[in-house]
Amino acid sequence: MAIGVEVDVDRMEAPPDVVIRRLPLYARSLRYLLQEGIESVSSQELGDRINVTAAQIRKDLSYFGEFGKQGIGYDVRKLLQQIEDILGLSHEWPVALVGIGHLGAAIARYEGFRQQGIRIAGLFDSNPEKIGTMIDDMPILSFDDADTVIKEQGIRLAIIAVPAQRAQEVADRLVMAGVRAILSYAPTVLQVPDGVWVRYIDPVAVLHSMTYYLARDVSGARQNDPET
Amino acid sequence: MAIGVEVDVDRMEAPPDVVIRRLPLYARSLRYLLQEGIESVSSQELGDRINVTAAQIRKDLSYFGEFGKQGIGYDVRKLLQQIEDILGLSHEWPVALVGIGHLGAAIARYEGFRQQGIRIAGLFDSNPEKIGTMIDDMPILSFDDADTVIKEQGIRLAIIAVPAQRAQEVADRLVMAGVRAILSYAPTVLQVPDGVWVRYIDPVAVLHSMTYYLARDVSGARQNDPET
DNA sequence: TAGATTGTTAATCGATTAACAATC
DNA sequence: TAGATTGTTAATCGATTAACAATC
Repeated sequence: MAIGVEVDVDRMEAPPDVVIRRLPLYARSLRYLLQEGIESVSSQELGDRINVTAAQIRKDLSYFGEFGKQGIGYDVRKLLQQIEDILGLSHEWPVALVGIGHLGAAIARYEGFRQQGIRIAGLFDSNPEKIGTMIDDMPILSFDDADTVIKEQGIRLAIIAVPAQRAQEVADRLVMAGVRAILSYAPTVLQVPDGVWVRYIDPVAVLHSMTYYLARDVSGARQNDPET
Repeated sequence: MAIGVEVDVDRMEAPPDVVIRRLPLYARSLRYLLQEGIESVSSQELGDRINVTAAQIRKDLSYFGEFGKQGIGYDVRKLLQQIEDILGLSHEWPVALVGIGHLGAAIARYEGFRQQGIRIAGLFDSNPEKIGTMIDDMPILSFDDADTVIKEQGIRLAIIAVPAQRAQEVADRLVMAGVRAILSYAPTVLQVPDGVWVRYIDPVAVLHSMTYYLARDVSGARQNDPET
């Protein structure tokens, strides 16, 4: 160890994924606070709203910097801005949506995406009867054209709402085209190469995990965890 | 400590919630195996399919008993049956669905519920123009009647697909009527009394947690965790 | 029998919480 | 100033993994 030379790299530890998954919840709660005209909030107050401890919020934020003022708390507007920056929400993300059945159509029409930095940039299906028809003002395109559209628009995010048995094949083609993150509504675990993120929306599994407790009438701690 | 008296209660530890949330994934994978005609599986093979380690599967199952045979693995049919029993899926669960917009209607039509022990027992909305109309063969009822229907049918599970600003009020009334577990699609954290389970389906939050990595081009470990 | 795989224990790893000096 | 609340450290808690004796 070289004397007098402080090489304490102080390697900035990467935030755990569980922290990254909480940030959007913080951001959303801050948006609601702002709508209510509340401009300042303590970690305690924020935590009470989303059932998270104050310590956890402070610890989570500490991975990214110092955002509050002792004795005061956080400036809601500023903290929201900073979390959105961290999450990459300072610009819009174009998303490919594959599978325009009942669910896919509902997703396409959902207002909540556009407002939050997610822009549905293309609807794709393989059913010839659907191709060419419109959902609101967006045409349903052939999934065969997805590759081209994804490349042209530099799309890196996709939502899959196809039946389970088609999901893997769809994922493979999306990844080939350049997609690097997939939100899948299909009830099957996808196999993807390193460097591709996959997350799942799985209402049946969630319901089944609650029937476990209902069947036993168990009351417990993790009953209202915003992360689940 | 009384000598010679072994009061080692060996208190059966309650399985952690994270384990309960994995059981439905195991069950589903076993169903697929069965469809493929595979009758026997090792923890390793099962784990490979759903990106979970073999050790974790064995450890998880050990909370509930011994289901395998050394040197052989698990009987797919038997293990599935046992996990379904554990999850309370040996009978159907009637579910109240509140909020029949685009999303609610898609949920109502989803075939995957019925097949998996979830029976949509009532559709509720507050919009007079919708009340009385049909989704497939089910009438949309007034949310004012939810209390009666829930009590009459002994419904303890509900799905909320209403706008965020109405979700808390809907949850309050459902809980009053007897609901003890809620799956909420509304982008807001619900406050419920002890003894009530709440879980969330939150595609915007999930997408936002992935844009974090896309914005950085980070490749990492937790990229394809079936639990997320 | 030899090979495979379980169930379980102990070790490791990681996340949450508690506590408090710093400071607004 | 006194009171409040942050950011951070250390302690605690909990979950995952590795390893292996038991045994099919």
